[in-house]
Amino acid sequence: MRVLIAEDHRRLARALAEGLRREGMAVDLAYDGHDALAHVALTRYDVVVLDRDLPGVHGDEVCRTLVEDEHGSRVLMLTAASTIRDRVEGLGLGADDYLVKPFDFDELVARVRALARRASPPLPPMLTHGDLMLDPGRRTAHRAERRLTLSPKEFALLEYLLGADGRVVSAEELLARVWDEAANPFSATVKTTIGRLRGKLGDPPLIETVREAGYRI
Amino acid sequence: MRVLIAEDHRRLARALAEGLRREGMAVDLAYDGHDALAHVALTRYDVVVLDRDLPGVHGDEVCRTLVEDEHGSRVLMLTAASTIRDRVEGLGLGADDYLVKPFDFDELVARVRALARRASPPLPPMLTHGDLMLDPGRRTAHRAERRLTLSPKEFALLEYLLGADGRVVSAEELLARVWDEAANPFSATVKTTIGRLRGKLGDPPLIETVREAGYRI
DNA sequence: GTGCCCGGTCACAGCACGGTCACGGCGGCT
DNA sequence: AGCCGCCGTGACCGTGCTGTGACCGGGCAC
Repeated sequence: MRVLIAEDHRRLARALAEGLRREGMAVDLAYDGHDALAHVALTRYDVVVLDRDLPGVHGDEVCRTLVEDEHGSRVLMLTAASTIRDRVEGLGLGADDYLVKPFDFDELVARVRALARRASPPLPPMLTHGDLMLDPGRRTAHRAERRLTLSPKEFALLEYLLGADGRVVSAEELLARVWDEAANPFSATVKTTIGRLRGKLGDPPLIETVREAGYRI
Repeated sequence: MRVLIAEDHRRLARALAEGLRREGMAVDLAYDGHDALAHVALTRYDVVVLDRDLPGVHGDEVCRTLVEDEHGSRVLMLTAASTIRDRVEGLGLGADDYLVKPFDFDELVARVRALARRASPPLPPMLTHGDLMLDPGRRTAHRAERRLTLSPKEFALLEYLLGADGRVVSAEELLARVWDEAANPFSATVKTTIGRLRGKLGDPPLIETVREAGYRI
């Protein structure tokens, strides 16, 4: 179970991390809003424990990003204030639970566990190759931090190639699996799509062609 | 990637089909058990999304048929009930995954993709001889950690020689198996290709020639 | 020694394979 | 309706593989 703690009070953050780790969770730390966003862009967390008063980017903003980008993480908001209004606002932003400082550590653990249980079932793992990263669940692809906008066919093709993990994949196999049996085997469909994909992937080239045999990543 | 959706609620079925098609998959529909069986008898699907409560022939029955007849399809069961017992029963029938209604559409897509990926063909084994290593799946060849770039014919020839495993292979046999029947038996094709291959393999020599008989590795 | 035969080497030319491009249809979105 | 983006299609082009024949060299038999 992966947890991110976004909290600028380092002593508190480290104490929480330590405690959650002893509970068997994998914990990452972020000390400000930018850091938090950077973390969630790279890793999928089951639960994000999010201090609302976060320097850099405000906790509300981080929360909105998490919800809008459909990261699938559950958010547990921490706040110093305790008014009903805060509570309502927090939940309105899409947070899944709310905890007011000071809180009891055991309660935090219990709530994180509860959220994790509710967390969406594990999405298929990321596919990566070098500086290329592809998230089949969210249908996003990045090359060296740069976001790629791929069409559905391009994405499916790249996903299949990545899944083949270096094996050479013939044009027939691609036609059968990325397209379907009805596809015209004599047309230039595959090579055109490969060409377009290569263009979007940029340099250095990732997809190599093996003459007479097919393509390989 | 071919997917069959067997689901009697037509609106839901069509919505799913539409969504999966936008993900680049080829989708067929079946609205009852008989229909589902007729489809799988005609076409090989990578994944079958199967409602358990199917009119005509029950989903369990369809699932059993799929598994017993070894269609090679992965089955994703849909069900209205949510007890652990249902889950166990479904998986016990040979379903590969299980989803409880109501479900999140993205999750369905993610799971269908995950299942389809598990259906990729297995890798053929490596061929090695001394410090020479050849990977038919990746179409790569190495000599003592040094990567060789072989042309298709050279690769096929080396692959055949390696597969013969020390046996002496005549030029006629090579012509018949690496080339085809139409190849001209009086031309210098084989010896030229052998020569080029030897050049790329480097020292010490690996391919020896047996006078009047052929070549051996 | 000499001639013959088998296999290696080389340069060359044809061509098949893969890359690129422009076009057009289709479907979605505003 | 009109625009836009995705995607299949066919034409064209460059490149490097590959078949081919000529030539060479060495070993063996006589």
